[in-house]
Amino acid sequence: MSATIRERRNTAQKEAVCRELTAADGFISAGELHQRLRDEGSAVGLATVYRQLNALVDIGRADAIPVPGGQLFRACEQGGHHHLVCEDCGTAVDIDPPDEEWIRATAERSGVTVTRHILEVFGRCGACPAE
Amino acid sequence: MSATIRERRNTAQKEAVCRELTAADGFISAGELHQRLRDEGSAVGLATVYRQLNALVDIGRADAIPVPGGQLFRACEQGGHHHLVCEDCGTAVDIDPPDEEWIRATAERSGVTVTRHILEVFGRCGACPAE
DNA sequence: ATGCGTGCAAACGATTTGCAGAGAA
DNA sequence: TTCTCTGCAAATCGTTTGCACGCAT
Repeated sequence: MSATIRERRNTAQKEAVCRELTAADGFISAGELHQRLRDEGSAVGLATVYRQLNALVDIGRADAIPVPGGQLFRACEQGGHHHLVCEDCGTAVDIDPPDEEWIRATAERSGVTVTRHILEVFGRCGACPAE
Repeated sequence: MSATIRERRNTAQKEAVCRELTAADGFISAGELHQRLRDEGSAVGLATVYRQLNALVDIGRADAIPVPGGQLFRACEQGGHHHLVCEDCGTAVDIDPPDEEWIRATAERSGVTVTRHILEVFGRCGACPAE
């Protein structure tokens, strides 16, 4: 079991998924990404989208957060992930990082070495009707 | 659409699920909870476990957090969800709430009313081999 | 007795995987 | 040409739901 590095060929689909993920300014579901790709003209299979997305997560170029009914993906950014997500329209806004120090310190206190953290704040933005 | 309060009869299963959820000192999956119930002698159906769990979430007595491959439940606590998850063994530890004030203030500044927030900190706990 | 709650199994929706063909190196 | 990547569709897996019966009220 050698730490063989998987071959990585360049394909249009690979690039398409990567580009669309980056274009999506925030988290996006695999299905949604697939749909956008279609609309855009790139006929990429859903399975490929998933495979590509997972590959990106594996190599650390993307992050996945689980949500009820599936998961959302996002192009990786360094450091933690901090977003303000409107539960209604799905708009995600970046927010400034909070007490990163605090997080690390707390984790270490529990004997855990922090590798990454995600802060998701859900709410309803002003543009959306109040239910 | 009246705020009709659903009937709530007392049943052994209902109590069992509730008790087991409370007994679980942390997050637990529906399947795991179901298994424990079985081991304990309570023959509760998996569907019922789900129904009960969802009901508890609905009335705010439990919280569900989505994880890859499903969701985890936990007896409700006030405030947001904060845990420290070991990426290796999956152990989740509660951590004290950070700057809740900061979060709310930041959100409001963007015109967003916060409904809930989740802070996920990933790392590797001391009990797990360093890769 | 009446109607909610339960159990079973089928239904569902998201994600994964097997296999044969297409394209990158 | 060789071998990885893709597409399609079937297979999985967690979760939900329809239906008939039992039990709490």
